[in-house]
Amino acid sequence: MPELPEVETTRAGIEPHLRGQCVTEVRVYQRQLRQPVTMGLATALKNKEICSVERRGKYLLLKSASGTVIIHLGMSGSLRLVDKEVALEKHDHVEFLMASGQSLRYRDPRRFGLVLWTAKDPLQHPLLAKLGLEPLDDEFDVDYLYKIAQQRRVAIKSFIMNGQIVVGVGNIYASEALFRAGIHPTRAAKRISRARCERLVGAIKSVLAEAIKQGGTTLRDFYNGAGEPGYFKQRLQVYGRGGEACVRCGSAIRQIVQGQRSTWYCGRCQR
DNA sequence: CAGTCGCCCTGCGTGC
DNA sequence: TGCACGCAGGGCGACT
Repeated sequence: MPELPEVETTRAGIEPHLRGQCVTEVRVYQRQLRQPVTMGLATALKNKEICSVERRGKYLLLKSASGTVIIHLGMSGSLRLVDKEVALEKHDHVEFLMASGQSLRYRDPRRFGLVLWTAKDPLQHPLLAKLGLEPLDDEFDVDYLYKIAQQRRVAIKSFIMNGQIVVGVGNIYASEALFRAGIHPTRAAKRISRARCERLVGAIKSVLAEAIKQGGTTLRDFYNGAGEPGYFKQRLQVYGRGGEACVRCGSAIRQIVQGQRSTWYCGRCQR
């Protein structure tokens, strides 16, 4: 489900309500996620204060003085802040009860997500240590991307979805960024000129920044921490639009499969 | 090392 | 109404 804009929207939505708040109790209803939820999470966090809610790639970090909760939303995960008296929903797997009387609930029907505890630097955790650059940081630029692309023959779409190169670009925004940059999704990364790489970097940054501004993309079940949808779906130019007319040239948007994921593109505008 | 593939899991829309 | 099937916003580990 969530790519960088949706995770960032979630972060920004819950952070003001969690920062400085004490966690009175952690309840785990389903331990079997991508990795088992350890009981250490509940004991370590009890009566600790959340100092900040940060994001690295698609990972959310709830930081306390004694350690960090690492959360990944996988394909279908979401976080919601509700009054603790509100009834649990199906697939609410973990809840964090706050001294404020609110409850932060982690819901994930497909259970591809993750809720972990670490007492160490979360950025050194094996799942995070090898992550690539943040796409909205200044270090993510044409020099960086072009240099790596030069030695990769993989399709550019798979390339920009590789979290070890750049984080947060998932299936929606990969298609959208390539359309904006006018690059064909199956083109080998090493066969893209430096100038077009520069356009691609700009396209990734702009599409993600705009999506964040719109509160993310709600296809079916993404909601921010307060239960509101995102509005970027209206701005999608190719994703999910197979057979429709390209907004630029009018030819039919095509759908193909790459690495078991659907890709949409305009065969005329993208080369 | 780079690249491809299968798989983890539930829910929903489609077509019979 | 029910069932089978394909597909879904992600990412890991096993394999070539």
